Amino acid sequence: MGELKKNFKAYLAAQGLKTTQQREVILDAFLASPSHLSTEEFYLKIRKKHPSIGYATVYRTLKLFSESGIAVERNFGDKQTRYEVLSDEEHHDHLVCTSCSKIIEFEDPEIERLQENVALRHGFKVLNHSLELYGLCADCTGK
Amino acid sequence: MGELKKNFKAYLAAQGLKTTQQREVILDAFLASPSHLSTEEFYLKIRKKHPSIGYATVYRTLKLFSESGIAVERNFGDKQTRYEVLSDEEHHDHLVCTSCSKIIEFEDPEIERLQENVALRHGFKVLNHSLELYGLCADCTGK
DNA sequence: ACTCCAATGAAATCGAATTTCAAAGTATCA
DNA sequence: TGATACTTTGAAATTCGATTTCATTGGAGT
Repeated sequence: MGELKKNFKAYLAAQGLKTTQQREVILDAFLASPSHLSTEEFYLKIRKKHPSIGYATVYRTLKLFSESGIAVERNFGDKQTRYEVLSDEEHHDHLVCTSCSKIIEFEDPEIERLQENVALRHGFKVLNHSLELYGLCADCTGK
Repeated sequence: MGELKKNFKAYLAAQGLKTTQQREVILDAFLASPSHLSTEEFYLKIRKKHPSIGYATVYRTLKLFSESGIAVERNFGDKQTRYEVLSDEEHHDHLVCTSCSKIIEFEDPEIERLQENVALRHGFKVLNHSLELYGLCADCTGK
């Protein structure tokens, strides 16, 4: 079983919560899905194979993923909350195309380091961060 | 008249829109207000001196500011949209305290430069960006 | 199997964002 | 300056995603 699945189950156990069929299904689907789906999009996807699972359950389960630390909530320009799998220790940021909505992930340790510096200068303890560059992707630049 | 006011009026003219008393009042109040007020907060503030101005007008005018380029919409953890004056060429990012909601602005040209590099590597043309560090401010670290 | 809670699904509710619509205001032009 | 043509405004209605409620169902330990 993958690390993330283990972590999530451990979280459930630790909180006195239960492993249910729905949570199993949703977790598997989540790990197999592209990142950054909105709750709605993700729900529609799940519904195809599991029509009996309700929106509320998907919604609550995604929240649980976030609370357990195996996922994070993200917010790009639109108002929908999107979820992203969070592998251990790996941070990444995003390039968001304002024309076609494509999302590209990138990592830059140097930027991370500078961020820490900034925080230090302000006596700030960073728990999380979010960096998005909005603009036109290579495909859309010409249009 | 300040640069921003000029820019906004020029924008109105260019779009065939009108300068109204409400827009004048709201613009002045906006330029004189602390950054990052939410629409609601800003509306309440304006209402004190101008009880006849409606929420919808404030809402629409803030949108106009954003469209005209003299302000930008921001979204920190909560769901409220916040507006920030955008002086020419000056970018800044944010430290957001998750405990007391304090917002500290900072600038870091080096981070900006690295962001441009990342974009270049991906053939991306950056139009805007958003960088927030969430965590505990100096005051809240001890609590 | 029994019991205690947690979990689920459908529907209701919430809150901010956004739109509608009739009335009023602004700018242009004769 | 007065008429004309739109744009703007305020209040209320609507939209839309997020979140909660509640009656019912389902895990898990005993």
